[in-house]
Amino acid sequence: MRSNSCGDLRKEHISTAVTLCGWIDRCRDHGGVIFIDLRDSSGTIQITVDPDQGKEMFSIAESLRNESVLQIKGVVRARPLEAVNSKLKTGEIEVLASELNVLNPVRGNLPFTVSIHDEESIREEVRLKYRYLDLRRERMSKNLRTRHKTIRTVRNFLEEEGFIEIETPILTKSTPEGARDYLVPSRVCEGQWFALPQSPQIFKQLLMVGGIEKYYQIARCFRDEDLRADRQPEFTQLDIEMSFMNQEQILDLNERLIATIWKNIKGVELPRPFPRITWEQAMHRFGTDRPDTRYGMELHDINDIARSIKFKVFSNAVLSGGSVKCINVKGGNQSISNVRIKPGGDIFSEAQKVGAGGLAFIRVRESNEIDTIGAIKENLNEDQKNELLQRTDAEPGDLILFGAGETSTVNKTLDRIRQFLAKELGLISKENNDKNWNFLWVVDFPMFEFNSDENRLEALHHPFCAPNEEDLGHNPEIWSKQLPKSRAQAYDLVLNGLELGGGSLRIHNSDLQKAVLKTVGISENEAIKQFGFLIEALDMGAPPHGGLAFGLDRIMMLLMGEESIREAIAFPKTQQARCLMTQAPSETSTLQLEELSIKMDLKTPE
RNA sequence: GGGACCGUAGUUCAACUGGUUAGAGCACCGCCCUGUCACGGCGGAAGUUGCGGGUUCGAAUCCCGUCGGUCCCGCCA
Repeated sequence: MRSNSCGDLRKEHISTAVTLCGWIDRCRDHGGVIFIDLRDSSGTIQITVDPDQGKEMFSIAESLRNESVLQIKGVVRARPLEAVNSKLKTGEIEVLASELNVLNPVRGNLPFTVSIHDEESIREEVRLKYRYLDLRRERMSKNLRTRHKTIRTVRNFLEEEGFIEIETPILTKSTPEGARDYLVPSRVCEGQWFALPQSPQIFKQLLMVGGIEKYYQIARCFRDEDLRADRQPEFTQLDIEMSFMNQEQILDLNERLIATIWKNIKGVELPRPFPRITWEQAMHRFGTDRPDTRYGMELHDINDIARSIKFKVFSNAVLSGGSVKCINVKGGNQSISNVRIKPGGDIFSEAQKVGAGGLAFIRVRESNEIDTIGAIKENLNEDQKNELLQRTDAEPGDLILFGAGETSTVNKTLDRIRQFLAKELGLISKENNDKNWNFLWVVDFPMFEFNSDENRLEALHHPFCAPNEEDLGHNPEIWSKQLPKSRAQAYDLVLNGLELGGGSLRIHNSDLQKAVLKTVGISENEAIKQFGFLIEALDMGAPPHGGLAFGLDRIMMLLMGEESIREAIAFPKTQQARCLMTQAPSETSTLQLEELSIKMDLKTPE
């Protein structure tokens, strides 16, 4: 059908006869001569149609429309010197057409133009409905190619390291804890349901028991939770698991993998080893377990000062078991007005979104005079003031913002304000260099966190993470006592404040596994019922093992410089988990439901 | 479940404080044009202002509901 690809033609092809196929990117009809920009996946080339080469062909050319599919035969020739287009890779040449074949004409209106020159931002709703057209645009086509190249890099790297790729079931069993499952009814086993995997966690552990030693998978995962710009109901994990390796070795391997990806895709040499921070330090210094360490503005705990201060918002926060923390916005006196911090202001609104009642502030003036509301100024003695300024490293011109209240709210608030202001004040450089790709391992997560709604402990990662051996001790008798305050051998990889992935060493001792499940409220009976198969497997020679899973779509989004995960996925879903192209999900026939023994009981609107 | 923003021609936008026949670019159709490359020129067609209701002499504009999209909170080990 074709002899060459459009974008591959160069000067050395001059005088060769070629047959090309592609889409019409644009036409320029000059009456006596017509130029067609023909585009295929390799690029674009100019086709020149001259009436001297055939009247019939010329009249076809006169009726062409953008995006029609065209086959052309012709000869490559040099463009006249003055007509060379340096913007095109093929700009020194053109193809003089001798035959045009419309393989498929466009009929009706196109919802939007594909040509890269139309940089208009089309409404995403329209892009998603006609995704196949959107994919023809340079941006998406480039993104999909980047994705492919990244995955190929991953496969090559892991292949070299001796890993093998294994698929695990999509129709599987619901896992405990975690997100809401997508369910699939079984026709054969009436009344029973499969769950789509939230991750291949248990299967990959069983592969280790199966003696695979080094496994990976580009695995589709499903979670029926509400969506965000970086969250889709089905998403892809790069899932890795290995046996007989300690945490140090696992982190090293993954660092090399990430460094290889960034080298291949972004051409950046990442400095290794990646810095590490403990979970405790991350929470203390940044108020989050995924800190963005590209800029300062770290959190300072001032509970000791706040406790004795006569400003009730502060002292009450401490006395009721909460915290008072602050960040120092360098030069904030000038860049941030009071209006923005007070109700109605943008900074206030940011704080409000995560539950803060407001933000107290102190402006540091000349000779360390402070400018703030009376309630603080009058109740802060000289020593307290000096201690505060010293601790926050404050100088004249700085603005100190405070959060007071429940510790988790304070942390969330200041973390969010910190990120918001960093963006606002231009503290983040977008340049593609090793300093701006700020990787960070967060290690030593706690095993559990308390869920106050359900009044019980929950696994912070998942209930298969191995506890820190020192914290646990070697006496199984006291495991259940030690576990709640143990750290886990778990780690997250964070990039610029986004969690890219995480993992852990796993439990390979069945007693310990049962003890951990019991800690999160799953009795031994229940444990046997739900994962007897795993617990049994642990007693049949399960090797020490561990691994990690990366959110591949999120990594892609960052590599592509996109703001939404949807740009990294060929056919993404909307925030209501709907596919605008296929109109899924949709109603089904009663026959299908009958076969599945399902009756619907729809909530009627009140 | 909650908060915020958005929906006008195929598409991107405009239409003042509620006031004549809802305008413009691109795309589309017709005519002209032999070196353009986001070609150019002249003309034309194109609208249930997402949908339903209300207020009003009068609604794209104000109010209520609803559908859809985006961002966020909750949620997402």
